[in-house]
Amino acid sequence: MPTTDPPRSLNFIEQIIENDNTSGKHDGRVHTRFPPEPNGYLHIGHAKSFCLNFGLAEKYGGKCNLRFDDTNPTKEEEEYVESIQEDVRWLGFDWEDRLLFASDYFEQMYEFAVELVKQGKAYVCDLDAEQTREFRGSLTAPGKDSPYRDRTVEENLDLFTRMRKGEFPDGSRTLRAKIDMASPNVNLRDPVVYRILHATHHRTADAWCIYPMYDWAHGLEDSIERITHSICTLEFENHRPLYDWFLDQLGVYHPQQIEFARLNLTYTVMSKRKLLRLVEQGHVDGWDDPRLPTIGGLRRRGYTPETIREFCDRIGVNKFNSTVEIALLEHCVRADLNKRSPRVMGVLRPLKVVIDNYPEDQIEQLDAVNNPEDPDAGTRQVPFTRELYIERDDFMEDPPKKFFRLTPGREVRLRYAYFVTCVDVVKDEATGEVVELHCTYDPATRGGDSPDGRKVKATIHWVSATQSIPAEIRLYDHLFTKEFPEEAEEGEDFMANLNPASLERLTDCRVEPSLAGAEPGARYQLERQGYFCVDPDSTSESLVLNRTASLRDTWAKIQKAQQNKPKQKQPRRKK
RNA sequence: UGGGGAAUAGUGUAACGGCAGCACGAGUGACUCUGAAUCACUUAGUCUAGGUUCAAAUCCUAGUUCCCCAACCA
Repeated sequence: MPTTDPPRSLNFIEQIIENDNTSGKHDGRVHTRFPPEPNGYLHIGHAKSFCLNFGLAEKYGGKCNLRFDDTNPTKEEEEYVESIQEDVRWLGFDWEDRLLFASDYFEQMYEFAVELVKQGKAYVCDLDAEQTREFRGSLTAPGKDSPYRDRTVEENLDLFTRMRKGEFPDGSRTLRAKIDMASPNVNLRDPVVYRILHATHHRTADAWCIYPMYDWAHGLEDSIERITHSICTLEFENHRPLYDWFLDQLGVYHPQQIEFARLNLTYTVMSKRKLLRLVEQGHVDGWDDPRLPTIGGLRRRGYTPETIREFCDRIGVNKFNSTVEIALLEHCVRADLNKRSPRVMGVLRPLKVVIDNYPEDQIEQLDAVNNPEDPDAGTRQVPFTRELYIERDDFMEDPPKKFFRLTPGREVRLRYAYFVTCVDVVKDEATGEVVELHCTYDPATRGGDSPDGRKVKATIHWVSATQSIPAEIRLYDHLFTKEFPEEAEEGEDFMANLNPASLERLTDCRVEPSLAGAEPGARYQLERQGYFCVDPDSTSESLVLNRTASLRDTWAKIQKAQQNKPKQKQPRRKK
């Protein structure tokens, strides 16, 4: 039987491409590009864009360029060029020999500008920035022609040449396209094409003192690279007429600009400006803080490239703004990590347990399954001893209904080990806090099964008190307390919605000895807790784990529901 | 008072004149040596009002709401 997967429906960009391919518009070629400006770190919103661009090229047997749109030397730095490449590569994309820079086309762009001047379609304007703005008019009122609009071609050529030579100070003149100062689209009101900027560029150094504007540069970059589909975000929709106008005047190869909606995620922020503020004001610990939606942050958090690609695939592509629930990202990472993570046991908040009837100095090695989702992952041994730690949350002295774990007098299973029964609770006399538990074990249940068929309601994890190793574990929660962090009270902004509990450091954790020497980046599932990865802060003597995602927690939901309607339960307090 | 876009369950997306479907979320149950995973079931939608048509999410008209645009940023 031919199992034909139902073909995934095409998004609107794929539809355009397939139409172009059948009509032969670009001779069936598909050539896209990811054109970041090297002025910041990449985040998952960028991942949506480059997964789209590289993915389309992959799907249609085409190519995708990595092109740095480095036309503004005052904002751009080599550091970002490096980190952007690292991130795109980490996601698994290959630009082969097409690592490109807009700055490599500066000479060609200049010559095209000279051509535009010669055609009488561009002029040197002496208005300063403020005057230019005034002359542009408003959204509802037309602009006024610049007094320099009608200079002769010869004069424009001379002035433009001298602009390049560096004869004029910054801001004193611009080259402007001569289009229409009354256009209802303000982008067409004689847009600036070149500005004077005596700044050192990270690649061309001081070779230039005039730099092209985005609208002029971008279409030319696409044209020079013979891009077929130039995919950008929605806010450039208004710029498309200008993109088209420049290429039409020049009569050069003309790619098609297509706009799609950028990604928004709940409980986080995505703009470079806001992320920068979080980093600079120290609310997070650098650009790769695991709470950030940056690629570096997600990597450090323990996300895999496959997770991010799967997520970008699932969210779709459209032309209207939407906000994806972060729960979908979390679902993707759990699904991925569930399949691939080795399981280990670790106790986040240790509670000491003494097995009274277990021999004092005995150490048993018990077999544990490495990954029930992957039979090839095999088994390992975990040491069992008389003194153990279990999770504090796995014991309650006075449990509510539906609490299945350890309580006084109740028998539970220690995973892969024995059935144990709690026989005594030791408390701190001053505070009343439970500090130690005494249990007995049933030697017949070694390995976790009872020969008499006795059942227990719960299986809890544990580590040996003497054979486990210490670890620091960092628990992360949403960076903001609100789904839409921008929704702030009058006079406040998104910073007011920062989650004060977005990071919790647990320094007294204990993990099973198989984790000794784990390398940064290694990923594990701590059973019944979540997915974790080894942080680069780890050293050979101190292990640091980041929680990538918790496991789904039905018990937590039950607890929450019980707390939310405590009506009938109140009177049980008494003694 | 201008111009450009866009509206489908709580969220994200399909359906391209012919049974409104999928995923996430939420809920219920089964199973379970992870209260995980897995499995089953449930929940809930075409912005509004007209019109065309045997038939409209889809076409037409009018309206409503939301987003973007007045850097020598990208």
